[in-house]
Amino acid sequence: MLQMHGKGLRNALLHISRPMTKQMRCCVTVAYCYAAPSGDRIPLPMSLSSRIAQLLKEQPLGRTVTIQGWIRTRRDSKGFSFLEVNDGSCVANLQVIAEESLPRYQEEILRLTTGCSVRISGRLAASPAKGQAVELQAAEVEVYGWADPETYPLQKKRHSFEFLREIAHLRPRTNSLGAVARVRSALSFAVHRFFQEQGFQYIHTPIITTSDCEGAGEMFTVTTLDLSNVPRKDGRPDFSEDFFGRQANLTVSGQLEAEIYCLALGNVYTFGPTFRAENSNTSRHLAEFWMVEPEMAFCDLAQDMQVAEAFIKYLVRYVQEHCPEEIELFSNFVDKRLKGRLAAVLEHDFARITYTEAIEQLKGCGKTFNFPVAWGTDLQSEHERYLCEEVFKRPLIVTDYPKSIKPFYMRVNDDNATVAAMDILVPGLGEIIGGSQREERYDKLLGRLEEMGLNPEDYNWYLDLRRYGTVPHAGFGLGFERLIQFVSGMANIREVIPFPRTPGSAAL
RNA sequence: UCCUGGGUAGCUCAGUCGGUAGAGCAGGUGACUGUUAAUCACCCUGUCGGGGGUUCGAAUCCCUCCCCGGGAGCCA
Repeated sequence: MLQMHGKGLRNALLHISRPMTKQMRCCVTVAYCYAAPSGDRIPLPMSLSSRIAQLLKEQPLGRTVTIQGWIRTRRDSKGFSFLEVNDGSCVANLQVIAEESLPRYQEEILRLTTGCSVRISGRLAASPAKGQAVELQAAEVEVYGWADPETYPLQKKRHSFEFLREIAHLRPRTNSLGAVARVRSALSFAVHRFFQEQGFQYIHTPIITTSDCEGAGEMFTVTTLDLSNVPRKDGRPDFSEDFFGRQANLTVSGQLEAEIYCLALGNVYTFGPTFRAENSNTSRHLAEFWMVEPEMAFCDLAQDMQVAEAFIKYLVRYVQEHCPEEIELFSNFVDKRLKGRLAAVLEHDFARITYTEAIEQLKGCGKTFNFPVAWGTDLQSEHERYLCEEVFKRPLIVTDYPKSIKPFYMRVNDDNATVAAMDILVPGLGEIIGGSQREERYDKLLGRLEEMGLNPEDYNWYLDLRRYGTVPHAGFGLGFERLIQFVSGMANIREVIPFPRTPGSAAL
């Protein structure tokens, strides 16, 4: 299951184009090599052993294979032991039968515990017992590393996610966090595949930036100034002495920079980390998170919404097709209603409602909310949940918000009161996508900057895009971790990113 | 940051009216067994989040700080 592209593929090709060493030939012939029938996969030197995912899928009975991985559990029987090995390639373990006649059975195999790393060779056979179709009859067991059961934190029982969070360096060895990692990887690839199939260009927008995507929250400053002796001017830090000669920050969004390339290449997208220094302590906020931001030229809000809906459906379908075991695991242990919810996303069109209609509906529904409902104020979480989960019961797109509560770059509608904005809400999570048609009219944009008290000088380059060859364009931002939460059912966003960064917490 | 609920064995938790701490799992030993969250018996395990206070006596009551969950705000 080696799907390679980009740099990895290039390296592999470099490898192969050189004369094969004796060792490499040995690897390729010794290993049970699942060479792709399609011929587009290249055997790599490290395919010395089989991946368990592939063995369970192809079940090459009678063949001698080698696996490498970590012991999940050992059960002893009369004259032999059952070892369950997981190598991270899939949810399932491979059951190994280790007879007592094996060398070092007493001294080593009977000492194997959860977490030990091993290399095992043997013959793959049909399993006589229930619970698994195939098993490995070990001929050779080599222990790479022990895991003292007195101190190894992971046990062969379920742990709380809160506990696992404290051992970020070990938690990917669990079923659920390993599954999340594979789903995250699959979805990352699917994001690129969706856009590449549609002819979008992938743009690397800067992580260190000097522009502020207004309205996207507090920023982290990037500095090499001596913090114990900050140079000051008029009482404030003098960033002219800093590394970049001016204040620089970690990006909160790649959108503004993406617009530059959108207005040159047509359809583009960014996919990278973003940083927000907000003191947000919730199950769906991170200080460092990944965002997907397509930006499309010659595109209005209606088309923007069509792309966003197609995108979400594509990703849901992709994960259903490519990670069925992971989805099964999440359905059984994380969220019982997950599979039904994902199926429902594909079955129905997303619901659509304008902000003004939403306000009317909320006012007339007879329900009392903690926060008052009034045109001109932002929809509160409870309002969004009510509309999405109780009224429509499916993903909901809310459009045309009052311009007073939205950033300067959103296109003002003809009513001069609302902007061409849209938020996509999903049940259980809330906002997963926020997007808009951008203001492409120079005068209107300038007016909006001034109206909001921003200095047009700071946005000169952004205004240039409207001065010269402006075109209607639109885009949106998708919170990648929220997407993973949505397709996995994981309740807390800290579980869907390998190393979560939140206020007061940045382990590793 | 605000509201709210928590912090007790390696993990998940119970702990009555304030009287000096317990269960399941994990771990150890043994038995049994094509087992699969194996089973059975026995054994081991504690700074009761930190600090301070009230009291003859505090896991328990009070103050304070730290950390975690849920909800809210901000947003993706």
